[in-house]
Amino acid sequence: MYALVDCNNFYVSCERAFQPRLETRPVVVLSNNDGCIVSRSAEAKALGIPMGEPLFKVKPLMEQHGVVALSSNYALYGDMSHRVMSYLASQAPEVEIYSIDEAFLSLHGMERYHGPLDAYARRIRTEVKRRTHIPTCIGLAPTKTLAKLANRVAKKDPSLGGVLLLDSPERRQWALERVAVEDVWGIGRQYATKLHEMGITTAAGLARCSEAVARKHLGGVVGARLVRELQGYPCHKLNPSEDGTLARQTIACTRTFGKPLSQFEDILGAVASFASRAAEKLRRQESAASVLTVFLSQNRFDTTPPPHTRSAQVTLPVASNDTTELIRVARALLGRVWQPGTVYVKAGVVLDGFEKGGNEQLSLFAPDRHERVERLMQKLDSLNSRFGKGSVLVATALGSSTKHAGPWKGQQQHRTPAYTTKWNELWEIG
DNA sequence: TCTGGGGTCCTAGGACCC
DNA sequence: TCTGGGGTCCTAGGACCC
Repeated sequence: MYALVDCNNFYVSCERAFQPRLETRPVVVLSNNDGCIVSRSAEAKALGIPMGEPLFKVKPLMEQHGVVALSSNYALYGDMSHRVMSYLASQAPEVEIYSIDEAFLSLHGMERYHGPLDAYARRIRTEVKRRTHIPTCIGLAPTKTLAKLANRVAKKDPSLGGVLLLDSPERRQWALERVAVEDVWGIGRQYATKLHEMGITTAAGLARCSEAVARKHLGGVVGARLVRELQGYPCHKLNPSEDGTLARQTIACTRTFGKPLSQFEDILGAVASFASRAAEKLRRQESAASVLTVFLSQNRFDTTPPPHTRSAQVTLPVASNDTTELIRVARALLGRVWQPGTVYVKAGVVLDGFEKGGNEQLSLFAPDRHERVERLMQKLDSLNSRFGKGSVLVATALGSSTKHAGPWKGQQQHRTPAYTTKWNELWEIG
């Protein structure tokens, strides 16, 4: 049996954990640059504020109802996530951290130790709430897809008390009939449209599909597995996350600029900063990257069809996680995609082709340099973790401007303090 | 005026090899 | 000159997820 634990309105719940006065008010959290709505309290949902909506479109509605808008604060959310995940990891033999606010637990055979699994899930839910103030819902089922579905039903139906266990064909059928096909895990906009045209509108209808139909219309083997999972046959194994962290196969740092830019030096400031942050993430998971991509985008809302994003990629002879080297390579790639006189709104650095470990191979050729780089990077990471992200930056990452803030940096007008992670922003009690 | 930032997996097609 | 069946690796693009 799998359990899917999903935090309700996670970012809003994190903010509420430190600001009880938000508890009774409609609250939303905004994306980078305060651009879009990325998390909503139940009250905000009830007002009809859609997920992902640009702020400027719903601003009048929000002002009318006194909705509190907060800039996103990922240091806080990451730390709260870690607390939730650490507790969950202590409650099941295997945990897969699926996203910042969701985890799959493997509970196979756990009845022996904990009794009925729905009661156990209720205890977990209560304890997460007590420890972190984060509300959750839990779905339990024989497959991951059904656990997701059970979670969704639990979230929508308050009478279930936040937990739903699907342990019989009757309960499974009951749940399948209550979920619209577009709300099934793995059914997005394209597939939903196609299924509706075929007259399939519920999860139950999808579960009755033949394998051939699933293969033909839902992306081949992916669709076939999806339908099997709805029928109760597991096709997706749990991928345990070791020591509470998730090792990525790709690391990207991309950002829309605070304002459109065209000068090479300005954009280089952004790209160098992204490369630097990507390298930090890389070292945190003890990887080195052998493929680096830099891309530049023009405004996709300006013309139809949208202008192309130009990218350049290089495969390094030796995988690296050295900030200075990755910045050097990123700069060269930027030179290949940047065109004078073009206005850009967004850039990104993507790392790929990971190898375990770091820079060992470098040491074969230049042992001294390797050790120096390693020590420097460790120092950099520890300073940044002590004094807050971005305290120590490699010179290029500061950009050409003499001002501390590069011209690419965006707005965060509604940001709350990093209550749990920055020394100068610690929560004051009383 | 203002429109997020991450990720995953799969498939098809081309280049190249034996 | 024509004939064949495997393979691998890489890239681009599409669909999905939170």
